[in-house]
Amino acid sequence: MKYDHDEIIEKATTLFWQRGFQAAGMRDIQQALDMRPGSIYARFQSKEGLFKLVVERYAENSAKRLKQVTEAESPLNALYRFFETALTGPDEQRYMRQCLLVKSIAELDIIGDVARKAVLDSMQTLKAGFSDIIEACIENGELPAHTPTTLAADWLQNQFVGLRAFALMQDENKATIQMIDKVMIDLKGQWPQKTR
Amino acid sequence: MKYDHDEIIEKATTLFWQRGFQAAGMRDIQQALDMRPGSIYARFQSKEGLFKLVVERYAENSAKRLKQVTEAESPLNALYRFFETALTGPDEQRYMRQCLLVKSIAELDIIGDVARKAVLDSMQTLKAGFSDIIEACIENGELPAHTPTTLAADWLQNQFVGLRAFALMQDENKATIQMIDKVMIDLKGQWPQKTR
DNA sequence: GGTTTACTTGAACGATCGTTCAAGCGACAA
DNA sequence: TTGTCGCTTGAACGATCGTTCAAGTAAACC
Repeated sequence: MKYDHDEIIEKATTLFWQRGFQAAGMRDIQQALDMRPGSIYARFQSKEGLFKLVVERYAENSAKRLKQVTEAESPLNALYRFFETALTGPDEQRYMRQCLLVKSIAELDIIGDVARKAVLDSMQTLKAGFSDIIEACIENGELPAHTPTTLAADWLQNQFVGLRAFALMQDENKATIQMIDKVMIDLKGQWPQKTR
Repeated sequence: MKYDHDEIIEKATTLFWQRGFQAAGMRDIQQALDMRPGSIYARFQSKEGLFKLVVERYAENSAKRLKQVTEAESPLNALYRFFETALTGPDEQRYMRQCLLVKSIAELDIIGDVARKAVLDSMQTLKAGFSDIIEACIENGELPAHTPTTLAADWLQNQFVGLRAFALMQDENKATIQMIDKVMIDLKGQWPQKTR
């Protein structure tokens, strides 16, 4: 084993994150990983197989970070900081503002059945993470008890998705910060009735 | 001129909307337009040139629809219906739930300089449209006068972007409708201070 | 020591990509 | 009638795509 497994996944993650599944060619991958095609295929079977592992690892890490938010002293403040760090990184890491999963959703038709399932499952995982955060905030008295948990979780994930596309287009962080502030206000605000 | 110009753009729009710029191959385009490569290149110079026209036409139409919202008797209600129709179309038109422009943002690095400019300019146009709607709502007394117009316009566009990605993943419209309801609530809600 | 197994190499494959080009078409101007 | 121009055709180009494969290496197991 010449190449470390974790390192490979990490480098592949960076590439897919920057370029997307389709645009990241096998020759880009070969260069980024410093591996020859045979090695890659012997380990991962296909480009899609590698991508699947990348997505799963990415989702794991994201879930871990969301879990840290729920376990913070103030989950609500931790949530704010989570948004902030995810959306306002330095310019050379601009690609990170876009969520790898969200980016992949735009390519769902192309990436193949196996990877598609991995992406959609990961989205579910993240949604569960957001749901846990809401509950933690309620338990901590930072959100009203009557907050509709699953609805708010959907909404929160939705805000996250929108903001990542928004932040990608912004040149300065001020506008993004204001959007995050608005999210925190609305999170404590009213919610629509379940039946209409 | 064997082929009608508007018809070509229309068919090309459908294809790019469904598949994206990258995934829509020239041979797909040739089939969708029932044209041979030479004809396409004689008219549009390149795949990117065709895409640019598609984006501009799409932005025009979108701007028109936003203008209709501002001119409605109740801009706020019209805004609601705009969201609703854009996000909850029938399943065979599911691809339309995703905004062509938003979809293209994910491909910004790939689509070339000319088309990139067209996409970004179009986003600005749409933002201006949302801004006009906010102002119309204020004038009509449907939103408080102190609503920060440009901030709210950014926010509204942002909600639209997030919702289009959200609606794309939903199997039934109920969840989407609830999200739109939440948008309408938050639109009338508090806004963050401009300076912090 | 011999065999197996997982990994690595790099040339090469067939398919597909966006694009070009010689040739021809019909409409309009001189 | 001749020339020009925009549009059309379809074969073909070179580049790039994801993938395969014969051959080789090194550690692990019997």
